Amino acid sequence: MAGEQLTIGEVAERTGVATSALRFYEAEGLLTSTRTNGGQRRYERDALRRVSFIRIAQQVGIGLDEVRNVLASLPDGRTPTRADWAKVSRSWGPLLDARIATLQRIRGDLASCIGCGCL
Amino acid sequence: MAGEQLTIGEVAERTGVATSALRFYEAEGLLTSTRTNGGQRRYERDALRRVSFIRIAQQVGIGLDEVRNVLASLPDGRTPTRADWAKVSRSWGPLLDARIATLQRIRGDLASCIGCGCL
DNA sequence: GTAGAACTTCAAGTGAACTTGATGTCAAGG
DNA sequence: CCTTGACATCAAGTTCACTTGAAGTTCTAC
Repeated sequence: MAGEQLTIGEVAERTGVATSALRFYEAEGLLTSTRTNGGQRRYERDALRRVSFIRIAQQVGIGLDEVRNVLASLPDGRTPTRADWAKVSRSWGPLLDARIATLQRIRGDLASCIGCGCL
Repeated sequence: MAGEQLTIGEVAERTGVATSALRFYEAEGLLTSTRTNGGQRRYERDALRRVSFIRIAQQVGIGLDEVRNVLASLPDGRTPTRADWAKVSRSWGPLLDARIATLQRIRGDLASCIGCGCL
């Protein structure tokens, strides 16, 4: 029905994430795959979004534990829609706001931040 | 001349950083101290700023290696002035800008970020 | 001058997030 | 069919940033 499934190598190439990391994410419950008769992993297209989401979270300093929690709120049976993703990302709004504020304070004048104890 | 020196415990309390971490930073060349006759560490006041700087950098996702490089640009013989700190923090301007931009994009709409490949 | 908190070093341990290596199986092209 | 590159598992290794523990020393307050 939906298009082709992807091999682990294809997902790795498209996301820039090593296959070893993808297997690791699966072992950690952040990612799922189906298997061929021979036991090889096949990914649906939305796996690409999941992986991107994980990597972005990483960049922002969010641990895999927390990512797992948030990803758990994605729908179980069906491919997540754009609205599902929007909901997930909104749940990080306050956290992101706080991080942005810290960065902007630092950007503005790290010197006085350090001096005045504003952090 | 300048005020009192601080013990490692005092620095720990004021910065919220464990003494073990302070010793670790010293071993890593991020922090210096003088010693009492008995061999205990004594810190100048600017050590507090250094430690804050290190922790802020951590929060922003900058590794200790890079922090070491930047701190190395602080003056050798004398206590850093506010201008010295300003210079150091400015050197991270572009990096901070990039991180802020990423966060704001995510904040705005992570869903479309993931969808459109803008990251 | 002595009790006890705070300090010292050094080696080893921790947890997060992967990577690497060994060994073996699968699948797609010629 | 058969080769060969991509895949599989599993245990162990790596890096970063510390923390913990053991065993001993120093500083401060009484």
